[in-house]
Amino acid sequence: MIEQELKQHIAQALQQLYQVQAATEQISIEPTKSDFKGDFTFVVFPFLKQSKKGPEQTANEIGTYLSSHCALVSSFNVIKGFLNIELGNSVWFDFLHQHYQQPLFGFAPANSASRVLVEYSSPNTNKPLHLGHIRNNLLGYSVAELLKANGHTVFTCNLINDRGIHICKSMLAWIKAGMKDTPENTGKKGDKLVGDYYVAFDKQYKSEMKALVEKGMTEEEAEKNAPSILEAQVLLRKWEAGDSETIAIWKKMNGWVYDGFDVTYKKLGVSFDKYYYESETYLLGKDMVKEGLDKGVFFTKENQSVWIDLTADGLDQKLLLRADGTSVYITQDIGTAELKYKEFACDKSIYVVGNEQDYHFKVLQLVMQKLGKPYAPGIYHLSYGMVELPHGKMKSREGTVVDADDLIDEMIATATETTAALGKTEGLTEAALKELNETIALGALKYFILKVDPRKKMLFNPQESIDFHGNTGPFIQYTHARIRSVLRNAGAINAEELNRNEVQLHEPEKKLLELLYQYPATIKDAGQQMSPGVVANYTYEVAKAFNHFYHELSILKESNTHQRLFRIMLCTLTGHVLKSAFGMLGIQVPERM
RNA sequence: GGUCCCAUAGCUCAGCUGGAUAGAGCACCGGUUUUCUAAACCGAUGGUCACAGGUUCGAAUCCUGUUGGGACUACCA
Repeated sequence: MIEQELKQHIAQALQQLYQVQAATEQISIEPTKSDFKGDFTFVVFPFLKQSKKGPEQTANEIGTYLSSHCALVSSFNVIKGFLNIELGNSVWFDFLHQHYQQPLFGFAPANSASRVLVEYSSPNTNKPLHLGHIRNNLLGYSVAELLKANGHTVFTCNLINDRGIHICKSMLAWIKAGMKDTPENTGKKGDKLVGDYYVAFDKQYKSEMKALVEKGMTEEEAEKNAPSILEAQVLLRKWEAGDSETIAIWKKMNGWVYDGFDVTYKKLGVSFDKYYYESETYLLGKDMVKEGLDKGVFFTKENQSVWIDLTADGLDQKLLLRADGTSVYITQDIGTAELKYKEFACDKSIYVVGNEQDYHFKVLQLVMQKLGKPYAPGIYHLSYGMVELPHGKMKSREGTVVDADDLIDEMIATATETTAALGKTEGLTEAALKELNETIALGALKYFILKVDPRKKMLFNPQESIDFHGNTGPFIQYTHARIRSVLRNAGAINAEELNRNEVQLHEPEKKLLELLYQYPATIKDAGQQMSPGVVANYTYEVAKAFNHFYHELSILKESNTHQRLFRIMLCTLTGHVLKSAFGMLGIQVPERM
């Protein structure tokens, strides 16, 4: 690493010049800002007290020391307390030669000892996936890829919330409607069909409530006494009792939903190593609550409900089991956590779940800790912000939900129009064209969502369709296609023929090389932060730098064969980095577009 | 009431382990194509980094307070 070597020499300089002992960790150097001349910058201000000299003099002295002692350094300049170090060209030629066609450039070596499980998606089975789920799925997939690139051994899973009152509501509406409609005879996607019945239930429920309120009931009473909700509760009890007819309907309708989800997952390009079902984990959760009672870390209230007291940890008391012995949301999460650990033995377990559940995961971690589970410290909630619409949150009741399938289809339609208008795809088969348009559409959507810091809420305006220009997925895909086009025209090359003495490093070439050099550090940073946005924004910088280079300097028409060869190698590495980085975002890059 | 999160250009977002003149894209205005893909490139306009204090050589970044917005605080999931 270039930085490490520079740091060591700077440490030596501080020692020799000022008798200062500084560990290399205390010395920070950063890439020089583009307004200034140089490759790396060392800020001397923190060492002025020890050097007992002014900033410029100190920087000059260190710079002089470096030029005579460090072979990498060719020259330096000083502005105030900033020592800008310029490296010799051979450093960059070495870098390019070493990595320009290395397939795993930037990736950490695989480490089988570090096992990580990423849970994401985790839908309910009573309604179709929407924009919020899209953010979840894209984040989960990408974070898993980022961790893999950082060497971790990664598994993914999806916990389906397949039981509870919500699915009973859809079931009830379907039963009442005569149990006739199926995905087959209506041609509807299974999750959409079940979602429609959920809406039908809600409509009926609302009208019953309204009638009760008019008769003089309070809202709260009406909510609890409307006939529909009572019937749904009967159904839930039948389910819990194992009533065969109820279970059969439940299985049938959930099956429809899974088929529907699979279609959407496939379109999004996400998949899971393992599915967990709440219906299969909640019983284990109940057992564990009993275990906690035996250990004395939980307690029972007079009505037999089970609680944990977290007031000492700054939280409240939290219910773990209802008075009637049935489980609540966290009960199954307790069971699932145990099951996950048994099956995957991961030291880190990541939950990609919205920030509305920050409290829930604090509780979950504390519960596991108090149960003495060894995996408790490894529980990590990757808490992402909500996707908001211009008028606020998505609400299914107000019809402001952006449906995942609809959004994807609209994006594909827009991409198809744009591609046709540009007319650069002559000669492609219809199938290839379709694939290209899907690649572009998904690229635009995924990039739009992933470029934003996961922890922040983000805004999506359905009226303004997602752009294909500027800092967007298609811009980067286009840059890749451009590079591939150049490389196709270039034909085969032999890097060994490159004579460095014949090659000049122009500003756009050097800027691009410097950026490409940052790729491994970017992967590491993105992995540590678990933020695909870091990769997305980096990729944009690379694409921009390439386009600048492409515009300023000609590649194939360059008459100096060594300069030409060098530029082709530079294109090769750039193309590779764009493709590799986009791979971590789950975005494909086309050969032409 | 309590806990947590957020506030940067007209809009959407970077920058936050303290460093140089706070950056992009979109929108708006102007320019670039006999030349390797113009989904591109170059330029102009646009800022009290919510507000007020503090810490220090230096604060968008760290600390405190204020204001504004959001989430959570269910025997829902």
